[in-house]
Amino acid sequence: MSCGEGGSVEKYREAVAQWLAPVLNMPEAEVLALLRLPPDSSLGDYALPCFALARTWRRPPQQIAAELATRLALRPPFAAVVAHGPYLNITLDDAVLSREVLETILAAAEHYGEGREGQGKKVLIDYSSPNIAKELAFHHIRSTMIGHALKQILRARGYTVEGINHLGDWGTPFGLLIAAYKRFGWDAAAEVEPIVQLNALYVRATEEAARDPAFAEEGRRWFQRLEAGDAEARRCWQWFVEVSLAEFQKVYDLLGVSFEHILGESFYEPYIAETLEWLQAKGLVKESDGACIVDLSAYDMPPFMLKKQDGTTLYSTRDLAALLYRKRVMGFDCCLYVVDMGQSLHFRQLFKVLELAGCDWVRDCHHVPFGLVLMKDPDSGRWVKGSTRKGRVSLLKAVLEEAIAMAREKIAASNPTLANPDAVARQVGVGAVVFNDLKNRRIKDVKFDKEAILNPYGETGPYMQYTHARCASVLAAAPVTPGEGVDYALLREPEERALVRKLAAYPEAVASAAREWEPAIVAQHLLAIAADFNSYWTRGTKDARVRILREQDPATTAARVTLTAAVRTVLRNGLRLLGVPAPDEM
RNA sequence: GCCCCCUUAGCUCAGCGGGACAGAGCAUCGGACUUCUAAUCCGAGGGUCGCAGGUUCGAAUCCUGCAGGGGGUGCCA
Repeated sequence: MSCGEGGSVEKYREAVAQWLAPVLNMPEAEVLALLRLPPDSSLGDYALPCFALARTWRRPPQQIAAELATRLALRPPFAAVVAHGPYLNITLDDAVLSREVLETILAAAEHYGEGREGQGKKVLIDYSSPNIAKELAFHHIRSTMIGHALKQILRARGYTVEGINHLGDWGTPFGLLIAAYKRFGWDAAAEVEPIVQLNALYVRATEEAARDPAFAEEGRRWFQRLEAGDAEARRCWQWFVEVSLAEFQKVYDLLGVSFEHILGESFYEPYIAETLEWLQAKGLVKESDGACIVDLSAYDMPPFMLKKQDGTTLYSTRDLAALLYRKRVMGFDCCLYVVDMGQSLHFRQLFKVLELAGCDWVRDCHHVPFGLVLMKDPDSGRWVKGSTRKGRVSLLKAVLEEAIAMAREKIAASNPTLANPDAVARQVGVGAVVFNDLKNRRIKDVKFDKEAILNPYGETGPYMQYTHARCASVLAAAPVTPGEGVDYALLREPEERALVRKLAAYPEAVASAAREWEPAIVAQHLLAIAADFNSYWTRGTKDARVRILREQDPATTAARVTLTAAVRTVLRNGLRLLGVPAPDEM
């Protein structure tokens, strides 16, 4: 079942054009192109700006709008046509629209918002992709959740999507790590989690390499041995991978994120040789200062490195092999890389190399960049990129735990009788961190502000969840089943009219998010729905006539309960796409 | 030096297939809980949409230049 593509208000656009065309003496297509959305739904559902007409009609646009308003004979599904300055505003009949929208949502339920424009198309998304031997830092939330949300959003629009966690598990750093392990050993008796110890060893290895060239050389040799398949090196490395993956999995479980493929860079190691030969055969490989490169100077880009002087490969080489593997073995119609914008040059180079190699399919590969998480540098007071070495990072797990603790405290204070406070606290805490990351356009840098992340008030995850729980709570107390014997004409309050229209526009918001690879479009749309619903709900506490549940007015109650059910469905569906849990109580 | 991204209220942002008075949240101040969860809502103050040009009947939105900030820029990933 696939529902709501285009949206209900959209559906009537053509009817508007048909209606206006004869009066304007213009072809329908042209009228359609002129139609706009009024800034506020209280003004109308469609607007015809009359500026363009003013030129040909040689009259002020205000006059044209006024005249059109009198010349148009009202007919269903239109309820009003009025001139508003230079605009002609057209309003749909509330009963017709509300019925259409709410019945669609009720019938589609968890499928509302889905579409089929992606049917038959396979998308691969590379996301999360942390480096092993280090704990997940806060900034890993970005690729992980943006990628996860895009996966859900694209699936909702009919695409077949597979997520790939492209672990950074290969390269010189792991040679250094082995060297450090051999030199400094391991304290098996220590009461410290293996990942923490591994992380410490990693930091020590990097420091040592910077200080001592001999140690750096030792590390490079270990990586050479690793790449050559040396058993001892391999054994160490394998253990690093296991420790890291076990740790990552804990965080992924907390976030509700999973992958169809977890394949590290190491996985493509066996394909490196053939990839290089293939590029060689294309005549693209050049030797330069003892290294292997693809010269991209003709395209104003630095060379693409394939092999270092010491003969070992780089992440660029492995990315190349990985993409070829993805195309050849996994297959895709579109391959997305959800990676921070600091790597845009790398991807431009990567795609250019494949283009030069004659791979026309590379135009289906896209870097989906996002802004960096900036940390406040205590010395300069400036916002700069985080750095493990300088201790300028927060661990993702720690932030999540703090958020959960915040939620737990809030529950204890506000809702002490809640049945399963710990489970809900986990949902709310995680939701707070996730929504905070997805609510703004991904390209914006994120200034790490723990106060903002943990704040449960305002435009936040808890706000969205709270609104959802409010809907659930009203529905639990409702004496009627949503959608049964409803007189849709009773939904006349301004908030009701606005909500119906925003609910109607939800599928289009999901479709836009899928087109632009931008989860924030969904988040912002949900935020607007929640704001309207909360205003509506609160007005009901002051004015009994606006209450959703009215014992003395079953007909109005039935209509409002139906609207509430639809709001809840859309909030729940949207939050699910974003990876934000939606508890019924909190 | 060169390349990419960002610049809208004190702070964080939305709005950007041009169009109706530039909207939220946080913070500040003032209000609303015997009634469907106040993690809510209502109100107030606060903005020459970085600057300068250009296109247009009309520009926060499109184009050019400049400035500030962030990032990248051949052997890290």
